[in-house]
Amino acid sequence: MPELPEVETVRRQLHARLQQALIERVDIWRGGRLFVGEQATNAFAQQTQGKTITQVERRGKLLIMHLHQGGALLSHLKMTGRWIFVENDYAAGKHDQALFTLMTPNGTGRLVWADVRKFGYVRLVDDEALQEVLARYGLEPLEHGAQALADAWRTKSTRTIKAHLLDQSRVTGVGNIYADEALFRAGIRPTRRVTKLSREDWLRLAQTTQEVLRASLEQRGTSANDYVDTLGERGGFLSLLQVYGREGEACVTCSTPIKRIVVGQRGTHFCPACQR
DNA sequence: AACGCGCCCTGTCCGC
DNA sequence: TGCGGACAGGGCGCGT
Repeated sequence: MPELPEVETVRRQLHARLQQALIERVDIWRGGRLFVGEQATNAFAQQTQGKTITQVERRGKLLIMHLHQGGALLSHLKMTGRWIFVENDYAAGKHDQALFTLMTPNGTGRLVWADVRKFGYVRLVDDEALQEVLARYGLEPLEHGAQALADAWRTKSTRTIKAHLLDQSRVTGVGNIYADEALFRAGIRPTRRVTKLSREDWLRLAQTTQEVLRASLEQRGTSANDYVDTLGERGGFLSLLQVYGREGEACVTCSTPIKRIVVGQRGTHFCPACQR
């Protein structure tokens, strides 16, 4: 479940190694459901070969590899997508879908795209399509002050605050884990209606969201199940989670057992005593 | 129009 | 031990 801290960790690693990297060759190992979306896999390979990556950006949970020739490679990890740097003698694993052979200023590199659940994608888009995609994304939560974040979120709506936090169109990058963690730290129950939050609630929630995202980023993200970075390393934030995945365990503040319910189709964890 | 919900997918875990 | 079913969830697309 890569969210902002995990995707940003991957972005930093990709950016460090892919600047001025020529995509020399793309080998599609496995069809199945086409990871390139509407494009045919052979067309994707042919059109991608020969392009040069200038920089790797992130918007919310979306990775954007800008191309010197214009356009970009877009990649969304969704649940189990992975970019992994591998050695020359690497043998394809069961869920590997494509191998990118790169010529970088530091020599040849090999980058594998793998995805167990096949929700993720890699897509080649032109500049116009790129702008259309980016227009759908809300504020970057770590690139603005807490008040700006609170203002972007604050609205009149009948939905629950948990569902609201997962909506990427106002603020982007927060997913199931960090929504639960931010709400716990702010003392707000996930089922609370958006209309019932005060100005102080919004600001506190913006602050705790930034806190938890920054703290997780420092640990290179959370590996609850599948997530690993481009070197196969797990993130270190799992043990610092206070509610997510801790059903029945004692609340770190008041020792009340953490509850798990479903809100907006998502597993949701909270302390029934601390969060109102 | 905004919002809720089903669905895509496969590995893992649980109960019988 | 084997097996069926529930579960994990980001975001698209559809229905209300």
